[in-house]
Amino acid sequence: MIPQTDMSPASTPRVRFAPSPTGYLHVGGARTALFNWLFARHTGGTLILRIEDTDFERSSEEMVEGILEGMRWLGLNWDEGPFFQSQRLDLYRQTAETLLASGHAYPCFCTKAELEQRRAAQAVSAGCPPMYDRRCRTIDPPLAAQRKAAGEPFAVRFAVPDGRSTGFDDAVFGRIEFANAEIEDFVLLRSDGIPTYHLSVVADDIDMRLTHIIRGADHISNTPKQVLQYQALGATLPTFAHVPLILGPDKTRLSKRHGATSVISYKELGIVPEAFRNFLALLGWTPGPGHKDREIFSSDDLIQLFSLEGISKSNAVFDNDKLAWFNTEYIRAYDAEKLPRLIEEEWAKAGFTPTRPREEILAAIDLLKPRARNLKDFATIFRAYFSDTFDYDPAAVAKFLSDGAVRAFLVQLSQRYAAAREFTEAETETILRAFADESRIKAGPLINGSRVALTGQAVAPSLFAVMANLGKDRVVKRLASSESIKAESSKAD
RNA sequence: GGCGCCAUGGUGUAAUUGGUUAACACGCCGCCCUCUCAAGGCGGAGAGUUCGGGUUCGAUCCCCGAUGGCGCUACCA
Repeated sequence: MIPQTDMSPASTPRVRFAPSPTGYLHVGGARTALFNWLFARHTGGTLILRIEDTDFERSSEEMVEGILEGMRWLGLNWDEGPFFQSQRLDLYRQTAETLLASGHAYPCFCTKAELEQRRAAQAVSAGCPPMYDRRCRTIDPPLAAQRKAAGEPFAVRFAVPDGRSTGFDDAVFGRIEFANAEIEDFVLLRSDGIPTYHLSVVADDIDMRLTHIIRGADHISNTPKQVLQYQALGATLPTFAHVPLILGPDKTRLSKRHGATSVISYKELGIVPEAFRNFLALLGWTPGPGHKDREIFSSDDLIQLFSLEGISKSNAVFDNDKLAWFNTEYIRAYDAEKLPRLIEEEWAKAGFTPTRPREEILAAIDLLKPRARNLKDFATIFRAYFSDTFDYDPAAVAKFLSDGAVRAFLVQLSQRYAAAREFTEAETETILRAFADESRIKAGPLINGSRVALTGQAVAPSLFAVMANLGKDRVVKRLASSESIKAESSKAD
């Protein structure tokens, strides 16, 4: 079952991302996927997507779809697959047969209940590791055959060789070794004929001719079990590269407790995929010399610079603030081509279509993007720039429009603007300041009040730039209706 | 408990693979600009490299130990 007919040059790396669909694509998995993708693209190798769904209890189709969605959002395309382990059961059974036939594995008739009982007893008696006692390993083959024939259910266990130790050279951690005495005779095939992870990974990794296994460091302890199988099967060992884990702010393993851990939830938060990718790439990896002081890397940069050597050994803490920073950097760097496309999705989700001419919309986006923290801002706090139906932030109204006199002045001001010939940034400012002088009031309150009346927000770009963008008609109309703005009401116009 | 791995400011990482005033970014603090700030500009604090021993003329870097954190310890993956 080990295909030796590899037509492709041995030098072409083949890697895989092998999530198990027992949950959504979480950030740790996403980074593993990213590293595999970067490695494949950097080396011109092949990325395979394999769904490890041999745990029928916990796997589901929605989770598979969720994982694919996350991959697509991050722009991580794969070359082969997705393959489903649930559809490759024959391969695993045959591999188990091979191991059985060569004496590297044996049938185990112990029931799950018995094992649990013994484990509990062991735990009580001493602090020794609860390992399988190998009692079925010594059953005479004829007797075993007889029991099998009698229909007694059995699992297949790997016979871990005595003596020595088993190790491997990890591309990240270096040489790692385990004493064989510490490795238990693990189950390859459950009594229902379904393989365990230990068997299916190895059978597939060999069958798919993988050259590099890039995965989370939580698999380090499993690796010797896999190395043993490669040896028993006479297969050549791939290069293992274990990637340190991502921890939450409290330095415990990232989990739901830490809030958003699903990749898709970041999309929903208005994070742009490139920012997320950039952020993830720098979590546990650094580009080589000459790029130490750089933070922003395009996908092409990352692909070009990526190497296994740059992966660090220690766990990294997920820092939301830094992700937020990457996001603002990307948003403000996007050109008038890309950003609007992303924003349109947000508008669609928010359920409205901007009515203004395209050039004005682009100009507004340009004006706003230095202040945007995420894509959603364009559909929420920036809504007044794209729609005549928008909310007034109650706090902003309370702060700058609570004074009735100011409102009255704004209405008067609207008349000045109605008479304006030009509507440039400079001209709108001249008009306002002249009006303030004549009215013997300070420009500040007028400016702040206008801002709220025009945008519904206390925070915005320079007021006159906003006016120039909004245009005369809108400015006049919104200022004129200043009197009717109510803090608690939400709609204008 | 056993086994394995890791350890540089709050966070992510650097430091010609033993010689640096230990660097950069995020965050934080302050100041400036100003019509607002979640914008921009400028500056600052913050680690003597977890701790203790070695080796060395000299250790962030090499060795040993301790401590701490994380992972694994299933007929889960």
